[in-house]
Amino acid sequence: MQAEERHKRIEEYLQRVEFASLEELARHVSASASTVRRDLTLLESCGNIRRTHGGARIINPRSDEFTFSSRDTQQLAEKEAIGRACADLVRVRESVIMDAGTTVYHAARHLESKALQIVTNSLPVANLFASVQHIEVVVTGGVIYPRLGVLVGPLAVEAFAKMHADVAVMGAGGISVDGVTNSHPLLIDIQRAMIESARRVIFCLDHTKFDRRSVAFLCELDFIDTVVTDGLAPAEQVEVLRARGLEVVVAAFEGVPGPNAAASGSALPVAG
Amino acid sequence: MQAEERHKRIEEYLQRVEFASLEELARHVSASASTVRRDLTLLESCGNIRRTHGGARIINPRSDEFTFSSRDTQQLAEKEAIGRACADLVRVRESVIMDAGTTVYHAARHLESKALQIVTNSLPVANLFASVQHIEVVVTGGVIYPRLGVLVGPLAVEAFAKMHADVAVMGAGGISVDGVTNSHPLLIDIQRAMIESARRVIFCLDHTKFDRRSVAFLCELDFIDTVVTDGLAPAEQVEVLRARGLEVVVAAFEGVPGPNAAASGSALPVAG
DNA sequence: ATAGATTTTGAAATAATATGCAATATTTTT
DNA sequence: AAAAATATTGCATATTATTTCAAAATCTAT
Repeated sequence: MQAEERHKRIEEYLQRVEFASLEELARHVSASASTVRRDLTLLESCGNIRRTHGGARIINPRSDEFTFSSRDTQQLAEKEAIGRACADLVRVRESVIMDAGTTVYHAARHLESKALQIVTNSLPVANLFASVQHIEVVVTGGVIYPRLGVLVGPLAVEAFAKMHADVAVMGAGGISVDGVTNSHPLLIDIQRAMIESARRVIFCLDHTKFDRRSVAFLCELDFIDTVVTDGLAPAEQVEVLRARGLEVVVAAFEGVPGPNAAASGSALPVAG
Repeated sequence: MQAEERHKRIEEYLQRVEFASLEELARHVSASASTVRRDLTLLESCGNIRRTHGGARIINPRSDEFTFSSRDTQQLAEKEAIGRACADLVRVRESVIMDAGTTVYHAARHLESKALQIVTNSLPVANLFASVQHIEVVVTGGVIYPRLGVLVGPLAVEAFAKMHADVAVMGAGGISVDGVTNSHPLLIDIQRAMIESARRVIFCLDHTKFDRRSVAFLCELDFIDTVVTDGLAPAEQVEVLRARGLEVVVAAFEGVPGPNAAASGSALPVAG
């Protein structure tokens, strides 16, 4: 067997079992313990695997949380900043519709301290608030979409159709002059229902989402009141959105103050 | 077993039970007390765990989980046994309504390996199955009832009213000749809807629930097909239920084989 | 193709680490 | 304060890593 093939099989195996002893791995790839050890030191340096006494483990296991959390490392600082800025746009005692997705989740984390009524189809968001006394959480029904922990299907759409909320905090796969798009067509119906039901619509979009189009079209820019993004968002794109009448909040984070931190909406009270 | 795996299992276990004795932990990871002690000092330095006399406890009661888990130490062995026995009564490919509550939660844990369709208003149960590929989970809508992580209110009732399922796995606060009762009046409407929607109704009730009446009346015994309980259930109470035509499964656990393990339904295929 | 160079592999010897046991010290309970 | 339960420490043993080296495999240049 080739070295590369061995490496692949070792990683796959660990992906499945999370922990494995040297002996186990050696048998699995039919190589000697020495070879596997060498493979492991190599794989460890790639970062996906960690050597342990007597074997190895996967570094980032299929967690009991949602795949969700593993994606969460992407643009973490940015998402945190966006989350904080977005939370500032929500006032106490408002009713808030919260979309699924990691960026929105970060916004949710910053809302914990406020007394609010939350409506969501995201299990991570629901779990987050489940034990917070001063927040009432309404969970829409639906079928769990495994990787994301979102509730989808007619139950969810109907639930939002029946609701009315002050704000909707949304996420998406991309934004451009043509509008907002998302990668999961299943979610589109639900997100539309969310937008319809909210008086004010806020989109949380990190800088990687700008001028990008995902597979499924969600809505025109007109439906959006506010976009919250981070300091790395391309300035000209931000200006395009502002020219279209959207409020754009650029959240500063860790030394990246945002090209127009002072000029931006950060000083404005809230959308109006 | 590798050290790392042991550490993870110790943390997981503590996550579930909140506190565990040294002996308990040693048995659980099949290592000596010394080793577990060393593991605990190490885990303590990571901050997630605190050593105590005679064992260890979780430092951060996983606030994103539910209060739920703290109650879980009560009759843990019994509930585990009941859960296992109850899971045996559910066949592959059936649709299963799952109630909230710790005992039902344990039953859910034993269902993970089967291909099923689950309908539930319990967030812990939903989370449990969220990442399991071969199980489709339908979550009813509703408002989160904080301490328990249950979805309550009209959304939940309506969702169940619209459903039909093969089995309902239920929990309750007490059972007596007069019927089943529960401690949370809010849940009664929902539980009735669950029972109505299921072809077969199974109640999971540990021995402390026998001949007890909680504040809210749920239903007569006639609505129940099967009761799953543990070996410490009072024999005469079990007989009363059997005389009323209910199937009673007495689950054996750790040295308590149940007064009538052989005579009980454990040999029967399933309710009919 | 073949000889030589390079890399990879497996196996030994040696070093490091983890484990379990027992003796001693500490804390908790009565 | 004494007794019971639990912790800590030190040590022998067992397990696992690392290093080293020779054989096998792969590659390269003629």
